[in-house]
Amino acid sequence: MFQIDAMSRVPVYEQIVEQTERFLLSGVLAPGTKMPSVRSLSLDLSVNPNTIQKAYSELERRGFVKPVPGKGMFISEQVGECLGEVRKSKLETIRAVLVQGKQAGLTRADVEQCVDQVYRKYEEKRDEV
Amino acid sequence: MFQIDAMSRVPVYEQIVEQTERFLLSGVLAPGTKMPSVRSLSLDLSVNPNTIQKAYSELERRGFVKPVPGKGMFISEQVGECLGEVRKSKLETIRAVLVQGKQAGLTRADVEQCVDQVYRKYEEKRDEV
Amino acid sequence: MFQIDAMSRVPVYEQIVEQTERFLLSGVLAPGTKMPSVRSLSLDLSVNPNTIQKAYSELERRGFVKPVPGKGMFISEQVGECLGEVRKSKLETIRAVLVQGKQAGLTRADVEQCVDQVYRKYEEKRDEV
Amino acid sequence: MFQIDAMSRVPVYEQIVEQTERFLLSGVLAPGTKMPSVRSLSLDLSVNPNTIQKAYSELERRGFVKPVPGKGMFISEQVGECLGEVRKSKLETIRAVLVQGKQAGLTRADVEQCVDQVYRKYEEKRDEV
DNA sequence: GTGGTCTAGACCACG
DNA sequence: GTGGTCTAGACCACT
Repeated sequence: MFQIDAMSRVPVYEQIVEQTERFLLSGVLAPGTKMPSVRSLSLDLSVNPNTIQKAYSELERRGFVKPVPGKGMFISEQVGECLGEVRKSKLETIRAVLVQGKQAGLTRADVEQCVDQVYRKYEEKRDEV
Repeated sequence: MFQIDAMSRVPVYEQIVEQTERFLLSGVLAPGTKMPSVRSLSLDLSVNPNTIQKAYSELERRGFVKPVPGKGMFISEQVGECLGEVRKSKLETIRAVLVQGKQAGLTRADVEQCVDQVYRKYEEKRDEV
Repeated sequence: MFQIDAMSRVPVYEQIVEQTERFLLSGVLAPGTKMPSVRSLSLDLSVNPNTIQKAYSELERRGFVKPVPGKGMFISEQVGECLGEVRKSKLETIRAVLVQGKQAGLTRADVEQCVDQVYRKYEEKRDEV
Repeated sequence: MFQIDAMSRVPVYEQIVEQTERFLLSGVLAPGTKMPSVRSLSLDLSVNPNTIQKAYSELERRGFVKPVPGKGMFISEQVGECLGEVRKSKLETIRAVLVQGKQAGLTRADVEQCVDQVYRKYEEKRDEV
């Protein structure tokens, strides 16, 4: 389920958080779903249990998952409310990067072309994701 | 000239590199200009000389500045050639965050509106800067 | 493993970089191999950790090694691609010193004899190494 | 007469020494010739007098020039003896670089080809120098 | 004065 | 344990 790139500079725990977030946004993980236990995921990914624990703590902090004592971690029922926040922050990131690009001398046309490339027709889009 | 945010998670030396890059892109720093000496900038920013040195080394590595023995650091005459690369990488960054945003469920309209905000008419832009 | 000459004019960190490069070229260090940790090498060579760090940063910049967060420095899997470049630059260096030698009045015979000495038969070569 | 590259990493005083050496080797500067005074050369090259002085001291140390009190610096009459040494050291440098190249995996053929390029026919050689 | 290298020792995030 | 960043202060070569 998760794909860890040990050579990447982004921390392993953050890779797990990001991928979980992506699964939530795309609906692959629905509220109420049980997350794998720390131990099992640790074995699956060949990653230190501490690292998994850290990822789960971060997910809990963001309101994505809720621990059920004695049962495990579950996708929070209120996860939908958080996803709006996530999208808003993504938009903020985009805005920041655009401002940087503009300061670097990128024209509106450059950016529009880039947007075009990303939001192209559905048929071509499907295999990209 | 430089603005250092000591609380930021991005390293001080990288902040200096980025800001220098921005000055170059906006034309504030022209080829042949002398950079502040390691020691003087160190005092100005209340930052250790080693940290400044690291920033300058990175700038030299990227081809933005050249040391003149016993004289100081100077903006490279060939800096123009590097800036194209910088712009290209900025565009790549934009593309990457756009893809992320799209995966997060942002619509093309959302993004277009964001682009509009950044590249809006001059009259409205003025008070932003 | 490494031999540092503290009296040499070539910086310690550069000696480490060069020797590592030599180990890579000769196949002593294969992709995936773990480099000694900054601290341990620092103790081994009686050199400040910062100096080792600088050497490792340079090696990373050249694409020879990759840091794995929390694990250590590892020889890059793509190191083979870089070695071709290294050989090319070595050849350039040779060309440069040959030109200098020629300008200094060295004859082709002088140089050929020198090449002979370096690339002599295996039996004679053995005791040189 | 001298060509100084301020942007070069090799020290200015060393550039002067090297070029003088080259002039001696090629016979442009003959024994007994008077070198320009420190002051005049300093003005000519827009270089600090201390730097010229350092170059001259180095040239004197190597036995290339002799100061004549009240007259100036003159190319030493015994310069011929030194030039043999210079050629010998050049050959040593070549040998060292060849060894490095061999360790880097360069074949004899690679090197021979390089030698060929440098020592090609006279007609083609002329415009290279 | 300049940049470049180095030591000594600290703190941080990551696993 | 790992690498990465930073401070404090030193020495060097070059101009």
